[in-house]
Amino acid sequence: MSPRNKQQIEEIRKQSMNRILDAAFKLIAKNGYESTSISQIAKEANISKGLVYNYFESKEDILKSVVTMAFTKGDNLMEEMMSANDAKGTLRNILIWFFEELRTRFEFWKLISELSFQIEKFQFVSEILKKKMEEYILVISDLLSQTGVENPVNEARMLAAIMDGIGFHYLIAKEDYPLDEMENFLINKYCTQQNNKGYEK
Amino acid sequence: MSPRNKQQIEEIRKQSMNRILDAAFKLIAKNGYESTSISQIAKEANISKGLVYNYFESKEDILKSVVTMAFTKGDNLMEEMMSANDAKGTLRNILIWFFEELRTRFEFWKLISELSFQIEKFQFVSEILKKKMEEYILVISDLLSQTGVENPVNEARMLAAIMDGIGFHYLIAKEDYPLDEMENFLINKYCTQQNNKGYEK
Amino acid sequence: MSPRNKQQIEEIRKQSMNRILDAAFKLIAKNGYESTSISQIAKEANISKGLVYNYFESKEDILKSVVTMAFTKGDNLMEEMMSANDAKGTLRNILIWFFEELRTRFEFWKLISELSFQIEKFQFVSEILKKKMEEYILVISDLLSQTGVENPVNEARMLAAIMDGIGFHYLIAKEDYPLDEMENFLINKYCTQQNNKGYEK
Amino acid sequence: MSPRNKQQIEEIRKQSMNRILDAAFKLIAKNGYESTSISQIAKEANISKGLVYNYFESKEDILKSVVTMAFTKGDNLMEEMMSANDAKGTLRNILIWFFEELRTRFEFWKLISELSFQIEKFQFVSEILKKKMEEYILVISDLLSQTGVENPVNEARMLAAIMDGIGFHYLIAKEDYPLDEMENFLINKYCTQQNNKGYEK
DNA sequence: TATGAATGAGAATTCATTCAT
DNA sequence: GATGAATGAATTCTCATTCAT
Repeated sequence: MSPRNKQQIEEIRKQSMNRILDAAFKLIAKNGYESTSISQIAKEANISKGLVYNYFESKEDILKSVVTMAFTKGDNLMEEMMSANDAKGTLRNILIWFFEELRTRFEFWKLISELSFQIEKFQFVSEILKKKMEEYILVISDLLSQTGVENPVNEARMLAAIMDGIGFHYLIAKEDYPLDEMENFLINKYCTQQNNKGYEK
Repeated sequence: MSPRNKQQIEEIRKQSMNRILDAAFKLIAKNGYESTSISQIAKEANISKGLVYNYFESKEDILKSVVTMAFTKGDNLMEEMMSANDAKGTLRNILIWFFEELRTRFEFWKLISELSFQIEKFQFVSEILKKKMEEYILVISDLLSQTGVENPVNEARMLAAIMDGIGFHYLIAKEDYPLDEMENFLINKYCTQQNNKGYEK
Repeated sequence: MSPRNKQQIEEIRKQSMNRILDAAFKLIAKNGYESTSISQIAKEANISKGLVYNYFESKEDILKSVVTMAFTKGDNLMEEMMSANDAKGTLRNILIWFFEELRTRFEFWKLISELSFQIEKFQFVSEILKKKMEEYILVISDLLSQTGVENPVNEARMLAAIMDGIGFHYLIAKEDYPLDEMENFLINKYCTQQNNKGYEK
Repeated sequence: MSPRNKQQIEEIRKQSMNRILDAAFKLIAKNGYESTSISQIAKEANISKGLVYNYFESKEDILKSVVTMAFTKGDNLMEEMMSANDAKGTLRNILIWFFEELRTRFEFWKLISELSFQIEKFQFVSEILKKKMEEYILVISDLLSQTGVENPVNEARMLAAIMDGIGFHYLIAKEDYPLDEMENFLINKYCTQQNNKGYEK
């Protein structure tokens, strides 16, 4: 009889929104932004086409929300990893974090990469990425200089490239790519002379 | 006036086809596959919409031809580079070639990468890329083992990742990326203790 | 707390209905019927979309009510004006009333005119208008015949046309239209040889 | 075998365009711009929806073309009428022209009026109309001053209002409106003391 | 070979209306 | 009485593809 209260509505909205975002993420990551239609998203989310526009202003708005949401999740994870108290340990954590990301959030990085390759269209992605990239390189070069590496900035740039390059190759070769082997190889290369084996907090 | 003979017709076909492919490449590389219409391609190629279907079965068929054509061009260049007679020299040439590619055929690599991120849709790109990647890694690991490197296969995978990673970062940061510096850095790292300065053939 | 009694409910209904009608009138007069959405009306009326359908059957039903309401308001004003006790005085009042309408209820006449130009869609408007027009012409021709005019019916039709024509031109030219001047011109033409200066009741 | 030549294509384009414009005019004049869909226009014109966009950029573009085309037709007619060599004769022709317009191009004037009532949306119509109105008033006031009328500008404004007002009333009452009678009435009123009965050139 | 008019399926988006609460 | 989430049909517009010439 009486209308739903604010909390109930908030709950419903949250659910529907997440359903839409999840569906959108799944489809866009798989088929690309242009090839994913609002109809498909609605069908995947089990709602009507019209409802999508109750929650998002436009198709691009959905994309932005998807990307923002996914970046936020990633940032939270990253922070945890950075808390080792020596350089090599931190580096190790970063590498472990990265490979873990590749394994568990592969679809997200695939999506991000795809969008970055259409700079003109999705500038907001490039901008976020560029900023993050600079941050990471700063952090890594700082760590590398602590381990006594010569030319730490370029080394950092190289290490960042290694990681993203591996991501790219993993995308192409998928199960044929020796991800574990490369992980160990890199950890050995960058974080030896130290006995931390497990994950450091 | 007189009916064109087979040779003339063949000549015309070749010309038209190239015009279409060039136009398609230019537009698709710039704006993406989905955002490029057959009309645009026809207009850019200075022919009629209908004629496009005289040479290609579908829009996707054009894309396949574009990609194939571009890979072939790349292969020819690559071969030239491989002809140095010592390992470090060849490696050096490969690196120089790669950075040159980034500078001069950036649009092509952008396109290829973009397409490979839509595996389901453009599987043929992934397949070509995977094959090429394996070839390159084989070649590089061979070169690296000649220079006495330990674990040459993983090192080769890493070097390949470095290159593609740099390509990705260059895409994101563009003029802010220190491409020349990274080139020198890598050449120093991988090809020192040798006096070849110029380009080796 | 205690259940509302019938009177209270009736009061609430009346208030809500008027809020809806006022909002609808404002928006439809400004932006046109097609360009005004139920959502907009609900928002302007500070009620929910659903509630609108508690009071009106459909969007067109709202329009009918808006038009009817507005005509009623106009009729009340008109009656006041007709109470001068000589023909020229009454004519004068009618003219003054008309120009006052143009100035103060311009939006309403704009709306009415717009709707009447879509006869097939909003036939009820045409029907109301036709009836009113006939009434007015009857009244005016009666007044004109009292002033000794020859062919009073056609003269009345002409005067009615003058008024509506001026309304139309005022719509087009707005601030560039010499509304005051035309008012004086017409009053002089139709109501001279009489000394009433002020508004007559 | 060989493609159509330019002339043939031009002919086809002209035909299709006219089919679209005729259909659009008919439907928009009857049901209003907003209530007429591209689908309806295409169906009425017996062509596909898509083809409409081969000839017009947008729905509004169609409207503009319809209006422009119809105005042009009207201007040609008007010019013919203006060629009498005395003021009263010209006035008479103008009136005859106007009533003829109402009878034969009623739908056009209905459309124009409807559009003018949505100034904000169809400003181009208002602008055209305003300009034409000023021209007409200038011409008429000139003619009236030749016939020795006092205050010719206001009289011209009044006559213009009479004409448009009659148009409005004719729209509302249609067959019940004594159009012929009003025509004679006006001609008598404005063009007497002269024996021209027929149409003057 | 070559043209471009024509088609029709499908895209993003809007909105009157319904309905569970 | 009141709410707003949800629906689905309809809208404008795009574009790969076909086909008569």
